[in-house]
This record gives sequence, structure tokens and C-alpha cells, in this order.
Amino acid sequence: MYLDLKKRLETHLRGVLKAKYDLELDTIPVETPPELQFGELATPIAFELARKLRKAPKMIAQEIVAALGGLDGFASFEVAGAGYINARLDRAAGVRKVAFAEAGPKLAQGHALVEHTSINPNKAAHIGHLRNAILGDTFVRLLRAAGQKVDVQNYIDNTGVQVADVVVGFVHLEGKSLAEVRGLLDDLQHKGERIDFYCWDLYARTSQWYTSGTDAENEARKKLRYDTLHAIEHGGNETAEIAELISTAVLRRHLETMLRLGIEYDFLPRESEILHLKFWEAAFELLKKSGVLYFENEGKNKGCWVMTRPGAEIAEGAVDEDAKVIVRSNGTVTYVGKDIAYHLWKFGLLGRDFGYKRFFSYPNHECWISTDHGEAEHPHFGGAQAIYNVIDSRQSDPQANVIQALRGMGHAEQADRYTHFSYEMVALTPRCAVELGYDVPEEDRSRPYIEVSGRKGFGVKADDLIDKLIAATRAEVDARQTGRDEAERQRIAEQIAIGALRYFMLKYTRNTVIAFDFKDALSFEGETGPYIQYAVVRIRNIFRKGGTTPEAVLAEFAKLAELGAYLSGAENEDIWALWLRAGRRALVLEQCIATSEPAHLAKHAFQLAQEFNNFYHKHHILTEEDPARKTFLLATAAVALRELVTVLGWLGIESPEAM
RNA sequence: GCGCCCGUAGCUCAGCUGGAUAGAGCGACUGACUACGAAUCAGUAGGCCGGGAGUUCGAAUCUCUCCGGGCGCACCA
Repeated sequence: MYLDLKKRLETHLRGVLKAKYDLELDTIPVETPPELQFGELATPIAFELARKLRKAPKMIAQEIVAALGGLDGFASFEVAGAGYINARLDRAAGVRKVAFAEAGPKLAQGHALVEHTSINPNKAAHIGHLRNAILGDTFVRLLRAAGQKVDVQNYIDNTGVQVADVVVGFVHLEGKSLAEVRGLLDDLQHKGERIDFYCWDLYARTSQWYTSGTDAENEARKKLRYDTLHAIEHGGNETAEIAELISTAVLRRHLETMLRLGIEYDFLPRESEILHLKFWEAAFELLKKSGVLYFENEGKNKGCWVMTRPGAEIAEGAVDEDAKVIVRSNGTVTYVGKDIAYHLWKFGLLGRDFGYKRFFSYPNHECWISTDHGEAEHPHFGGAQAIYNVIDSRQSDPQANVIQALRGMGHAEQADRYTHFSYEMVALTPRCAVELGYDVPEEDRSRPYIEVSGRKGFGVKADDLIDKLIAATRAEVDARQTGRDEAERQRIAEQIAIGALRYFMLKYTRNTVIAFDFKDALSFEGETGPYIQYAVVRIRNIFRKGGTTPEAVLAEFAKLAELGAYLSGAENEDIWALWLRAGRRALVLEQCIATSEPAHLAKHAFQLAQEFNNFYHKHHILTEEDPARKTFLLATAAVALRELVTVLGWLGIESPEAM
């Protein structure tokens, strides 16, 4: 409702400016006034025009108001302050629109590809990965809500050094053969233990092992590390088989962990196939042909294929010492090189494709994984019009290199639709680190936060946090829901725990470092997911106690002829504010997509819940004696419920029946 | 050295393309439950929006500069 009216006012203003002053502006500023007493929409356009028209802003505002006349959906326009033009909505019409005509917005079109999660399959997921996955998954939901077709990809680096490190741990620290590793997996499965947790510790141990011997020993260990890496990259040997076994088992665990949060994927492209199916070779030819890559004959990068970094200015004939190496002098390709090939594939520009096989079943669909020779029948991935890479901000340089390569190859349009959806890391507060039993150096204790490190085994594992959250919500639910059975209480506890976690990760804007602390994450009061869920439960209780349904109430509400009395006067101002907030959904969605920032929607959900709670306390619905007014109040609750449930759904948060 | 991000109430954070007296949560202090369930609500206290200069009718928001903090800048992935 609000977005429509805002656009309508913009269009109307544009027409007036054209007709009256023969002016055409790029953007017409229309904003929300700070208080309802100034109306529902406002524009400071008169200030901007004052100089151009050589008139006082107030005068211009008066002229514009006079020229605006009437506009469907609006009650009046007036001049306020030094020259603001405030618009008052036709409140009854606005309320009817919100109640009956809030169809889903259709903002986006085409086919988008979102890549998120992308955890190295060599250890358990931690809270940093949770932020990535929750941001990515929520953004996917927002795009889909806006009508866009979206494929969700989770890139798996199953042949990198991180996997190599844990393989070194199995083979050289624990002395395990392929058969023994297989036995360990079976054994853990049997005992119900988590292989990713096992690897968490082993990976940390191995990382330390590399530097804990004599110089000569460390040198030998490093060699072991790279020999292992190369064996895995090459494939077709026992080391590679161990890597495949471990990385696949850990990957399955990651998918299970994410599924606890309602996060699903469509396709898992793996680095092993990017290597085996020669994606790089195809990309290399394209890169050479387009001139993006050139062979360096001089300087420190002599013997490498390099590309110019974005924004670099090189004097004619000078050697670009700062160039990015894509192919090393020994002929091997760097990470960025492989990433360029992968991104050419994402846009359908590579001329090659993965093999596909089924890997993981969700209740409503299959998740596919890359393979050398796949199933004959499979869905098509890649070839997207727009891509979003949910990758932390530390990788902005390599991301910029990939974009630069695309642009250099002449794919400017694709480069423009390549979004590095960057976000800051999740770190631990020093207090939290100490709480977890880590040895925190004195000089770190006064820092605002300490970075987590998988290499050091320093961090909070995702499943541990989820378990802890569920235990905490379960205790609360058990205390309150004594009449419900065990399974039901557990389900409610899980819904609340996940709601708390997802909201916690979404309430911060992307470029804010989250200093993680159990006290904050385990909070269920104030600006939290459970606060919003609680508002939903309250509304459902009203309908339950009142013996009616939102549908029945809205049908009755449609018959009310006169609404004006319920929407005017100081005592009803908060009710109108609630309807107005409810009507902002499409505006907020549009804003979230335009800025790639889901936090706005989280804030909107909270404010809506807050406004409802406010209304709930001030107006007792079920004891209202005037039947028409009671219907109106119930309709208000029904719309608040619909909006809260919808918006929570976009945030990936369920709305419990009770709590 | 170069690049990016951040600095807003005691703490944690919002603040839409510059716009009307700078907001929220937590914490502190006062109040409101034999209930549409208080995981809630009402109220009070608390801010030269890091410092300075500039642009503008108007700056937390844009520019420059300084201070403080973080992260990048490998023939690692």
C-alpha cells in the first residue's frame, strides 16, 4: 500500500513540476515524515527548487500544493515548516488496501544465482559460517518473494589445502589407512557422533603440528602437506580417496546443520570437477584470447601469466610488478584463476558444464552435486542473469579480480550484475573466549573482539550453539507449556531457538562485525526473534479465545461501511500507525533487495511486533462492546498476524502456535 | 606504503537517494499481571553523532584532513 502511494505521489509530483515549471528531475524525494502529525508522506522538493526558481521555498510549496489538487488515496496536501509539503493519506482507503489488496510484489525478474555457505569440508561449521548461510538464505527468500527465480549454490572446495591438512592428520598423525578411515566413519555413525567435530580437533592439531617440530621436521611436514594436496588435486589414488570420503561426510554434516535452520541448497559445485572437467583450460584460452591475461617476461612475476588489477594505472611500456598472478611460473593455476573459470560458468560463458548427480534429499526437492560423469536427466544450473556471492569482506580483493576479468573479457553486463554480497566476520568477545576455556593473551583481553580461527580450533561450533539455544528455549517452554506433550514442547523450543538465532544474525547490518557473546545470542527479550514470535502467538490466542478466525473477521470487516471514526483522534493514532506499518512491506522488500541488506526487514518485523504489542495493551479487543469496533480491532489483529507471519517467513523464522 | 570498512546514549546497534526536536534494545531507576498468558507494556535518567575544516537553505549522512580501531594488498586457498 505504502509503496504504491509513494510511487503515485512521485509520479503526480513529476507531472506537476513539468506542467507548472517545465522541470524534469531525476529523482523526486519522497520520504516518511518523522511524526504522524506531519502526515504519512512528505517531500522537501521546494527547498531544492528555491534556488532554481528564485523563490522562497514556502512560496513554491504553496504553489505546488495548489497545483497538486486531489489524488486518489490521499486526503490532503499541506505546507509545513519552512517549505515541506506534507501529504495525508485517505486512512480508510489505506486500511482497506492493506486488508484486502496486499498482493505479493513483483520487483525482480530473470534468473538469479546465489552462492552461500561454502564451508571448507574439513571441520565443523562455526558461528561465522552461520552468519554467511543465514544472510544468504534470507536473501534468497527475499528475491523469491519479489518473484525472482533463484538457484542456491554452495561451493565446495574439496581439493584445497584445508582438506589436505585434515587428511595429513588422519594419515600421518593418526596413521590411518583408507580402510581405517572408513572404519572410523562407520564407528562414529554408529555411536551417533559427529565427524565434523572430530575433524575440528584433528585439523587444529595438524595445523599446530606443522610448526611444532625442529626446523628440519617442520620442513618435512610442509612437504608432506603439499604432496598430500597435489595427490588430492590429481585424483585417482588412496590419498584422494580418503579426502573424498572425509570431505563428503563432513559436507553431509554441514547440510544437516544448515537444515536445522531451514536452509536448503539446489546445487553443490565442487572444485574437484572444476579441475577434472578442465574448466580452467577452457577459461585460460578465453582469457588469453581477450588479452586479459598476458605472459610476464620481466620483474618479480617473470614466467607467470598475470592480469592487471582493477584500478591499476600502468605507464606505457612499464612492468606491472603489482599485477595479479593467475598462472604460476611452474604452470599451476591460482585460486583466482579457478574462480574466474567458475564464474564464467555461472554466467553461461564458459562453454562447458558439470556432470550432475543427486546428493541430498529435502522434503520438497533434491540437492544435486557436481560429478565427472553424471546422471543423464538433471536440472540445468548456471547460465544466470545475475549472481550474488555471499562471501566475507576479507575476500573483496579476489572478488574484485574476478569481476575485473569478466569486464576485461567484454562481459560488462555480467560484471555489473555480479554482486559480492560481503559481510563482516563474527568474532568472539574476549569474555566469551575466556568462558569457553581458551587461553586469551593479556594484550587481547582489552580488545573489542577476537577473530575465530578454525586453524587454531578457536570458535563456537554451529551445532553446539544451536543445541545450547534449544536447551535454553526448552527450559522456558517446559515452564510455560505444562499442558503440552513432550514432542510438541520440543518442536516449539526448536522454532523459538532457530528464530532467536536467525534474528540475531540478521539484526546487524552486513558491515558490522558481530562480537559474539552467549549472553546476547541467548537473549529472548527485547529486539529478538522470540519477541516477534510472541506477538504472533498473542494474536493467535486472541482468535482462539474469541472463537473466530482471521478469515472470518476480515470477511466481516469488508462489510463495514464506515471506518473513519476508528482511524482518527488521538486515542486511535497508534492503531493507524500499526496499519501503516503493516502496509510498508513491499517498500521494505524493495529496499532490502536494492541494498542487498536483509537487516532492514528484520528491523521492520521488530517494529511491527512492537507496534502490535503497544496496540494490544491499549485496546482490549475481546471485551470491546461495540460490535463494529470489535470487528475493526479484530481485523487489525488479523492483518498484523498476516504481516508478521509473512515477514518472519521471509526471514526464515517460523511462527509457533504457542510459546 | 596503497586500498576497503568502522568510530552515534554506560553497553550493543539502527538511522532510507543529505531534510523537520538524533532512535531502538540491553543495563539502571519507577510503575502495571486471579491474564486476548508479563518471552509484555508504560514512564524516568542518559548523546558537542571521534576532533577539525569545507560544500549546502539544511550534514550523523557528502568532501578534505587528523586521531583511534579492524581487515585486505602472496607464484596460499
